[in-house]
Amino acid sequence: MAKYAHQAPILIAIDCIIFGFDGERLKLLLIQRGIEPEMHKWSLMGGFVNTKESLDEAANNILKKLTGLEGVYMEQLHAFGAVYRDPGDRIVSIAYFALIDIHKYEQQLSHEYHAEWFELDKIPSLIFDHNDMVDTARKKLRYKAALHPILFELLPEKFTIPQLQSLYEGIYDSVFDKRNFSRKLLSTGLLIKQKDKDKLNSKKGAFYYVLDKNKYKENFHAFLNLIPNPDHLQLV
Amino acid sequence: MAKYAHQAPILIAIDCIIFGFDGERLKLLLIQRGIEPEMHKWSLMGGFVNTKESLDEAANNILKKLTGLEGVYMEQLHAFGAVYRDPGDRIVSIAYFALIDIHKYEQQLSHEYHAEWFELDKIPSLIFDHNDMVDTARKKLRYKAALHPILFELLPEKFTIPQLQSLYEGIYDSVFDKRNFSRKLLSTGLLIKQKDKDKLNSKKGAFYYVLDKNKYKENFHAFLNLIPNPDHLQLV
DNA sequence: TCAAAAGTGTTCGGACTACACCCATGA
DNA sequence: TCATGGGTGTAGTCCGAACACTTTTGA
Repeated sequence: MAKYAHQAPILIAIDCIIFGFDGERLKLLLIQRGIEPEMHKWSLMGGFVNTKESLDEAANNILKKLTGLEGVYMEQLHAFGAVYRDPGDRIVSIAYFALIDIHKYEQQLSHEYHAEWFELDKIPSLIFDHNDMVDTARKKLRYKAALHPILFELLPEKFTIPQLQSLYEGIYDSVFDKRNFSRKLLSTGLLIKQKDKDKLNSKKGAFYYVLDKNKYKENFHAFLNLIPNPDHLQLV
Repeated sequence: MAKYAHQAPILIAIDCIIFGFDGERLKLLLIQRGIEPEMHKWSLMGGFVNTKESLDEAANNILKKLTGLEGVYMEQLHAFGAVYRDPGDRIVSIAYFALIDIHKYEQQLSHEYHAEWFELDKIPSLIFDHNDMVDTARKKLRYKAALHPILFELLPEKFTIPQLQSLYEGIYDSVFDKRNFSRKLLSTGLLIKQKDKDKLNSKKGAFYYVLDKNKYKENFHAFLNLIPNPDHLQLV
């Protein structure tokens, strides 16, 4: 701390907006704070950045502590730095959002942190500016998912097209034509049809698909037009 | 610093990637560092975040110190937090990028900071991870400008369509058909034709246009298709 | 009069949307 | 057999891309 010693230190925290999809609805993982201030109030999972870890490492460590998961999709969202966002100290928080397969998440950890999954329209009032963070993350997810095949990160290995469609419909709070939807998705060439069917949601059963991971990596940044009339949706 | 006193402090800096357009080429404003470490080396304009200002305020103040400009387009880019990005102390830097009308920028300030405008393909080696920051900002600009009419922020009040086209062509390092380009831009309804012409670049002269600011604000988030074949360009 | 840049229209193909019926199955 | 959700094809429209000639005027 030699050279810039006259600078007042500001603490740096990470907060994680963790999305999961249970096959029907998009959900958010929240915890009940175990420490003061704001003990017992709902909050995003977060923590401080250790001097010896980068921001990305810190975010991954925090996610792992809560979910047990590594190597999941995670992206830096925004740095939140209003002066009084934390009424106690001056803390800048770098928010990350993660998309996880809800089934891989380790249940037992949730008890330790008093974690629960919330549907997006039933999110309680959160501490500090965490509701703002969640809103920002939702907008970013809507925006990005309209252009890039990012939502596969939320799905299990095998999934059906009707599942995929209900995920998109939930995120955009709209209803899409299923013929157009499946044609569009299949035309990306990212999906590989399986021989077996999911029979939980219908008598006829829906074919499973898996992601073609090579094409997925190649095409991830291509602009797709996954959503009809994106202009008309409130994306930002 | 009462409640989280056990946390090691990390300093927070801001760095600004400042883009300007001189009518022909997109440029970047860099300064020559006046302080150690890395004295005299080229660098982005930056500074520390004061305890009493938000990140956005800090970024605006830094921009103003160098350019004299207020109220310009500025957006948070990314928080850079590798452990050894600054070989001295542990400093996390929040990068912002700004788009300014190069003509409004106050020349005299540049002397104070030894600032200079650099063409994008002639950027020198910068301190720390500043070259990474510039690359990230360029990609973000390409990405965003393909979908939103953001580049008007770089133009003076009155501009011509050929100027606009050369700006786009510079950013995407491509050549666009001028018939399609002007039709597309005019179809946004954002441009208001003036009666006078710019005669600096041609004998015939090109009509000036101004931005319809109301429509611009309304339509800013609409998805436009400003660039032909965005898939084929390296946008991310 | 010539060189240099501005301005403008049409045709074609591909992509998106709207729309309705049959299929498979478990109850 | 019937109710439920899965799966598929087509026609029309719109949008974007390709493409070439005329206009203006200063030198």
